[in-house]
Amino acid sequence: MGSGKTTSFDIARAAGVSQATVSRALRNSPLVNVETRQKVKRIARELNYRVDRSAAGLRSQRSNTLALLIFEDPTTDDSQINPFFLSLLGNVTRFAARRQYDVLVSFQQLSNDWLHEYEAANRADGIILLGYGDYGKISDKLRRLHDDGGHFVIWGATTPELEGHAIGCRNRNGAETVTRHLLDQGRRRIAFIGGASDDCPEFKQRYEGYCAALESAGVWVRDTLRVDAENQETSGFQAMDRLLAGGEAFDAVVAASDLIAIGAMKRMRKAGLSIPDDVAVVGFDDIPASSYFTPSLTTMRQDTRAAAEALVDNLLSMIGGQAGQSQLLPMELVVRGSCGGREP
Amino acid sequence: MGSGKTTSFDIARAAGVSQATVSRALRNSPLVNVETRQKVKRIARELNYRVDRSAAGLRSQRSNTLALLIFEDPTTDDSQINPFFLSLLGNVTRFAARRQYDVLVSFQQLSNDWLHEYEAANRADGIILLGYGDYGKISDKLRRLHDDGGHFVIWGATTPELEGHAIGCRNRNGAETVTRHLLDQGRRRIAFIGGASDDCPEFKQRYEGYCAALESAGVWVRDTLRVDAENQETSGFQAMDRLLAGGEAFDAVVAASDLIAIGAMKRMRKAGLSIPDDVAVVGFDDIPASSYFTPSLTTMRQDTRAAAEALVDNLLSMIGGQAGQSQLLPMELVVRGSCGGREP
DNA sequence: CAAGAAATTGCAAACGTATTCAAGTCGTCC
DNA sequence: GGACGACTTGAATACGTTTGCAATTTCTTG
Repeated sequence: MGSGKTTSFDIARAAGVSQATVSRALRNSPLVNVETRQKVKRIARELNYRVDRSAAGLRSQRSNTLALLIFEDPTTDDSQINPFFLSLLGNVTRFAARRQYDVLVSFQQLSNDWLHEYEAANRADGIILLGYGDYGKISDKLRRLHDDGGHFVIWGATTPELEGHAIGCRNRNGAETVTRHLLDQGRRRIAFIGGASDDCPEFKQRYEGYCAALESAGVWVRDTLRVDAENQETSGFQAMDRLLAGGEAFDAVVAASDLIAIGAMKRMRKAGLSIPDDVAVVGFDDIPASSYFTPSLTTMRQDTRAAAEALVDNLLSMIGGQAGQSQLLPMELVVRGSCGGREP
Repeated sequence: MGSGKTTSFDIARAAGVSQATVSRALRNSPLVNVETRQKVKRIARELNYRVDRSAAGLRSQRSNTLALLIFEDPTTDDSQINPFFLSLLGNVTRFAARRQYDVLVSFQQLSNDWLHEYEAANRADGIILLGYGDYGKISDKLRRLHDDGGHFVIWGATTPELEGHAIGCRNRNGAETVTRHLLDQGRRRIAFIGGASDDCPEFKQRYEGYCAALESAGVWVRDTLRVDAENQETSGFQAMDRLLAGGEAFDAVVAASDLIAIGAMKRMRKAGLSIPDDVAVVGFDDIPASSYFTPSLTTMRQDTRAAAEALVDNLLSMIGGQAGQSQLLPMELVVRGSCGGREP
């Protein structure tokens, strides 16, 4: 065809209107007459015209793009991405697309200066942060981001300073539910694997829910039945190692995540323990592997569709100038083989 | 701070040079003196300045962004994304980042007009297409994309018309390897689950490799031991259903993908068959679930790191004006429990 | 029928950068 | 000492859109 790409001027010429009218018509502006609007659109379609996003972005100072930043633990083998985040990624992308937003994906280290990398560079209108806990280390960055008028939401526990920016699950509540489920099966010596420190607020909240359930059932919380672990399979394996070495008897395990649970189960299998007969096990997240593992893992599912929708909606309304609103989503108990129970 | 965002003019004023020099300095142009270059960079850092991507993109007509389009089978439950693609996604993102490119992710239906949506709109400099086979349906679009000078690479089998644009695995070769592995264990009545039609070139090639291995071992290829299936767990389940109903005896199964293999194994477990004692099973892809399933699945691994690197490199060199070069990557046999064998 | 409101259009000015072209400085070589 | 080349810089322009403002037409209403 001719020289150069088709621009809105070409459409304007073909339609016999001004370029300004073309721009307005394509954006469905009520300022332009319905008939001209349709005519312009038809011609644009015939000429296979697309609005140049760079030009539009430059003029309007918005990119119609969201940045999805996934924080990886640098210690993790980088070929393994947290499957829960991947599920979230898929749904975020879908919901954003439905709102006419593109999604830019990037894996980050906590140390990088993603703030300016993205929003200041006009690469994205807002940022979604995915990471397991530990926002403490970057809270100063987040505060700066907030003060600079940056738009962002995080997946995780709501802390006072993140009010309006956080979307998460009722971790405490979910942990209570699943622990009570174990108690209902008659288990009494229930161990907890996962950090109770501030490092990971989710894990801490889950531990609190676990404690609450035990206490309200009149069962002692024993420190000897608590082992720390990070959100990795190997970490769960090692944690179970230490738990077994401790010598304290237990008949159930609440793992702070499915990955940890799977690691712990592998260690128990090695020790000749039968699941769920000797020990019942439950986890959190309902990652795909949980249903494939044998025995299949009972877990508290986080609804990644609802989560993604809440993240995107909240971010877009902040971009739109409104105040953000933190949200806590319910968790759902998924009963499978590892707890030896039936749907309550 | 002051009014408006910092631009290259602000840096220029602070550094006592012209805006043009700032632009050049930040891009490491050899045209500008080393000292001025460093001075400009220092000041830019101090002022937290970032190049506006929209403006840069508009002027240079390149977005420094790659679009990663994942084609989903619309019939699939949309919460389940092919885990193999997700693994590819992670690695593509990493390699692109290393080359200073952003990655835009989008899930697409084959029907959409992603061609102009992305490259003509200057949203991306090139497109990576991820889909299991069946590029036949969109080959006309791809041809148009090619003729228009569009830059794209696809993951999948190389066909003559896609020469230079396709990156894939030696499927035929891999299938031969894994089938020979089963033969070496003494299995003789080996079934194949997966389409042999043109719909999915990968599956077809795997079937051909399977046949080749059988023939060179002097074993008959029986049509009664071949069942079609799509790349989903449920489809594998149903396929095994039909295979069992067929009544033809078999002592091993080559599944065209891990998802299919898992579905088939579930069906066999339901039928009381023992794996690998009664039937040995192998798959393709090495998705995460394969190592968690019991028995763990023997599979031909596709190296997603190498694949991602090849995709990105090839695409970038095409964007750079060079001709694309198709590439076939080797597959790796991962021996686990489901085949009853040991590492050869 | 006049006058003001409403609807529709066009003009022209940004948006912030990359890059062409010309110009300036300085050193070198015949 | 003049000319030529290498090296650095700056002025000016174009990239393709969105949008404030003014201009024009059409409609409404007293």
